[in-house]
Amino acid sequence: MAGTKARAVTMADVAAQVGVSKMTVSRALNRPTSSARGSTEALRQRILAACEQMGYVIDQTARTFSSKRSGFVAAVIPSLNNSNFSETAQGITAAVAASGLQLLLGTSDYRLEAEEQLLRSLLMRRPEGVILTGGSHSPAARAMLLAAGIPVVETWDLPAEPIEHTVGFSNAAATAALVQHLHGKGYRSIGFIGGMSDRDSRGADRRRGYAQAVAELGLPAGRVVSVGQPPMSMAQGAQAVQQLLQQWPDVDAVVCVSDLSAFGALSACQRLGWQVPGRIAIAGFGDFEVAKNCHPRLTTVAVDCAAIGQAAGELLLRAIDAARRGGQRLPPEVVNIPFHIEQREST
Amino acid sequence: MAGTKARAVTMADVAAQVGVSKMTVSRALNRPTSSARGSTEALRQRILAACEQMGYVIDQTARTFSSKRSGFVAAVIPSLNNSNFSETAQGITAAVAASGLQLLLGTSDYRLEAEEQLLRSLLMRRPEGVILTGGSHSPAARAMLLAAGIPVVETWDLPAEPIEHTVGFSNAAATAALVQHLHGKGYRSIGFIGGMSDRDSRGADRRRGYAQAVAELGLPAGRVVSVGQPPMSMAQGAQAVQQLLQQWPDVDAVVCVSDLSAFGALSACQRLGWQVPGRIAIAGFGDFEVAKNCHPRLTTVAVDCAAIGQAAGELLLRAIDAARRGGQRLPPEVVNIPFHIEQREST
DNA sequence: CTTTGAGTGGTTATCGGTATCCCATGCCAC
DNA sequence: GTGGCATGGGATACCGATAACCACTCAAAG
Repeated sequence: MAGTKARAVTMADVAAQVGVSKMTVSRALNRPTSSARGSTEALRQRILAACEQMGYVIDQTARTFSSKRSGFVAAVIPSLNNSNFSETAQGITAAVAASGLQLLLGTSDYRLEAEEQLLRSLLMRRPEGVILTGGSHSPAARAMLLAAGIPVVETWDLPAEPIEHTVGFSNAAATAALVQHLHGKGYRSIGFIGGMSDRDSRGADRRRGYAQAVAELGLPAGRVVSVGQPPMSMAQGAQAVQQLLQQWPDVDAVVCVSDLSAFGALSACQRLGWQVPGRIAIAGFGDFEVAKNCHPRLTTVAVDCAAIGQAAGELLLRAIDAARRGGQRLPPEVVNIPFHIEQREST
Repeated sequence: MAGTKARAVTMADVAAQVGVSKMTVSRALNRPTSSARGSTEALRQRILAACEQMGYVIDQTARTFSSKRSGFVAAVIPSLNNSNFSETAQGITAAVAASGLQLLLGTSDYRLEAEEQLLRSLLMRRPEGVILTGGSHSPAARAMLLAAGIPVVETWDLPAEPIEHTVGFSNAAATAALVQHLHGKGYRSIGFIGGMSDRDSRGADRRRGYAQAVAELGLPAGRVVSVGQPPMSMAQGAQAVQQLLQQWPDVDAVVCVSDLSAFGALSACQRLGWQVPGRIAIAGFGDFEVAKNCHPRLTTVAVDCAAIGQAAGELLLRAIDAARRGGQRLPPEVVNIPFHIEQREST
């Protein structure tokens, strides 16, 4: 039934139907709500009615081509599945939707090469701005972004050398704070469970923060287990905690690179009959839904993921606006998103 | 440092630099790998080198405008967060990437109006095909899709009146199978926990399948608790299971609309000291990561979400290809994705 | 009664690629 | 030697909107 293959109806057709010029149709469609002068508004309504009746939908491609405004922003996140990046994406969507912009989302699978390639195809579509996750990117990616001349926001991190704007927090500081919190609760041999490679720079930052805090507190060091490629799964967390306790039986608390691995570790302990937090205390990172609903509930570092997206979106909007209006760029901004330790039953 | 505001480099610039015409540059960029004739390949390399050196990135907008091929497909899913729709999205991405198509993803938040509006803006960008979640859509949305004349695939469901192609399974049949499985294990008073409204048609289908199976087996009926708007959260599952057992103390097993609510219910029981599966058995739907990692592990209906996306993507590709080559449409297809009951420790 | 000005709607010239048609060239076979 | 044919690359005409400029109208002010 669909498509008599006659998707021919163009703005010119509508114009002819109504008996006006294309320009008038274009204006009727774009002007928010004409200045309410009787005659004009009537014409406007006639045009809109004709569009409706003829089933006309404006061709965004042609519009973009002509106006040089693509009407979307691009965002790159490491993964959609089981991550809180998708909440950040929702936040971005909410923030930019108000300005009529759409979000074009891509995932890099935690790989810089994939990010670079993704950026290449995204930039071909001429987004009005770009939001990235994290502060480490391939040199080529940085170059492309600079050459594109559009606003860029990096999120979820506070890179030493940001490309332009930043919305995030220090993953190292947050993890260090968590270690200090555990120390304050009396734990004296604290381990760390994380991914193997440094592909995930946030994971690497968290490990760095852990190591630094442990050193500062004079606790035994090196109780680290690394398993698999990021993102670390629940199953890997389960595996890692067993390895950790086997290798260092004195460990009385563990910090996990994310709540997912923490939950996997928790379940493994329950399965093996190890009391949590009796035999071992477990803390995660991210305050995922599972962390506040499992039993016992997981102590974690809570970050408002949606707020990161919201702030990044708003910042990007201001930058786009500045570029379009004044033709000049916004001076680079750094927005620090607060985090806090959520003390729960698992520690 | 970024953007000297001089994003001027166009295909004509590259052509001038090399000393050929725009057309030649266009061909060099598009032809997969020129027919390996000596002279041509050398020229091709010179052109590519010039592009690289001048930092030229082709303008996909202009290309789309001119060639009438947008190079992307659109997909609408209810939600990014904590759902297995994102796995389906990954599957779609993987399937269409091979053909050089990109995926433009949008979320409807389980609301038909939102889906309609999203489709409106997606169609303005002239996707080459559309993948939807579920089989219920607003009349306006159906009309728009038909008018667009592009291939459409509905997923995660087997609608009675599909728009065109379908990749999915019967949520009702799957839930009924789960109820029968529980009955086979000896449970005799089986409850159901789901969302309140019928916004989520898959949730409604699952409830329908539950009711039908319970009726056929001659089990006590009506043991249903509905809480909140979809998607049902872990916290809502926790709340619902308490309500269920308070209202019908004879219930010895519960089927939850998703693994998330099932996990919430499981944790609530653990917190209250109710044995699972001693006092009550708990089953979920979807085989989420949490279901196979929690303790006890959750019995659930396992569906290969990524396979749905993969199959939908491949089907869409074939339809797009048929339309472009022969100019005719593929006869509507229905791809049935198998599911199975994953028996685990919670029942 | 003329002048001024705001606001409306038409005309024209693009935006940056690709489709299409065309000629020039080179190689082969007769 | 020449006709036939395959192939490479150039010239031109768009694709469907909007920007920019312009002509015109009508009303209020001088």
